Amino acid sequence: MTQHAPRKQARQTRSIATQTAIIEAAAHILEQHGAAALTTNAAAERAGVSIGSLYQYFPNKQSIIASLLRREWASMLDQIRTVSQSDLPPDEKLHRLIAIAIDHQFARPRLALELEYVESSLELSEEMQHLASSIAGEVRSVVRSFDPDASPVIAADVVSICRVLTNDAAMRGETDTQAVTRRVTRAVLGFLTYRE
Amino acid sequence: MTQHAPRKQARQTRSIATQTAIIEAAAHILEQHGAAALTTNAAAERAGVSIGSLYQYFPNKQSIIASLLRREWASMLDQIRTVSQSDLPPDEKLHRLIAIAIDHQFARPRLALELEYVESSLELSEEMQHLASSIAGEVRSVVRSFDPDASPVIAADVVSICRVLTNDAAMRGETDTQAVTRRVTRAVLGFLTYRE
DNA sequence: CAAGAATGTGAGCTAATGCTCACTTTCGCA
DNA sequence: TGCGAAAGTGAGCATTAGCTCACATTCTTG
Repeated sequence: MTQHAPRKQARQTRSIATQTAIIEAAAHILEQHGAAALTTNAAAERAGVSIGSLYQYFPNKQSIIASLLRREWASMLDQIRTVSQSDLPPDEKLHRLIAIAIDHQFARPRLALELEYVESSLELSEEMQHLASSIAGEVRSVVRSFDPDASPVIAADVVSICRVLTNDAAMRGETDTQAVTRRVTRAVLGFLTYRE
Repeated sequence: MTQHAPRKQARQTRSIATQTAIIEAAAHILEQHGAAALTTNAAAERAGVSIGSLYQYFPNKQSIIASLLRREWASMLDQIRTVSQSDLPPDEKLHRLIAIAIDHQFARPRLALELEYVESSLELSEEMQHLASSIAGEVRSVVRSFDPDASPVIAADVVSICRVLTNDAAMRGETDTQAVTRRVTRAVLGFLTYRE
């Protein structure tokens, strides 16, 4: 039977490998050549697979990117939850959150950068929106534990501040994670503790 | 004579009007329909001009965007210089800089947003790089007048913080400029004055 | 007014890219 | 071992968008 929709489930290990190869190929292209170079044909070729196969696992290009994003977000949410649900003191929680963000960005800086760029041209599925708001919720709870008066907007601002500073550092080619951590911490704590 | 390169100079008022119309058309499309909708054909049509004419004034699509950016940056540099070269007290200078950034963003929020997005897929001409570094330089000088120990990176961070918070607010549809100004000020001053 | 310069036109070329589909190969199982 | 299902193939279609060029129109100047 000819399939017009992507196959629902990979049943043989072979097909799972193909799927993984395509996702990793997409990541590799983003990392090495940027968002403009990420075409479906390129991803298939890099994965060592035909375009036909690619479209058996992904209904369209967006869904490949979404898979990548889901992978990243899921891992972040996981780490953030661990911190958020711990009984560490609030300021230590904040520090850990910052560390998570920075580690994440510096693990594969270019990939993180391009992924963020590409994200804006993507309409998120319900599942992805749920993931995003879960992350936002956990961050909000950590920020609130630090400053009970903080509004949701403040928490969002903290995330944004964290993100740009880290992005900029990565883009500049900074490798001294310590220095970046110091600046981000200063920005976040400065923002949250500023009075008058 | 058929021109293969864009005409150097517009000599008749008619041609100047055409040029302006094209730039404003591009701005309008970015504002109303986003970066994806900004095609050269669309810009020409919206300007009430043929694509042929468009290509007599702009060698390629990038150059249209560059013109728009130059217009924005030049006006910003102008305002920033006025503040930077005044003899206001340092903290007042900082406040004015923040106000300039916010006013700029909120004058045409969507345009500013899309322009920033589109900017990343643009390699800047020498002239544009010069403009950018002039702006950076002025900001650095204001930040230094406020805190002589601030490194160039710190000044860049200030700009970035200012930018994201304002962007996010615009994207969220916030219209209360006062509230945004308050948060941005808090973030910037918090960052610059944070101790320990 | 003539003539050339300046300005304007738009059909259509080219290249890129997302994606389809008719078909082949490989796998697992009775 | 043979057969149906799963997995894989790739030429090529459809669309889109940047851009060209041979030509038409309008302006300006001596």
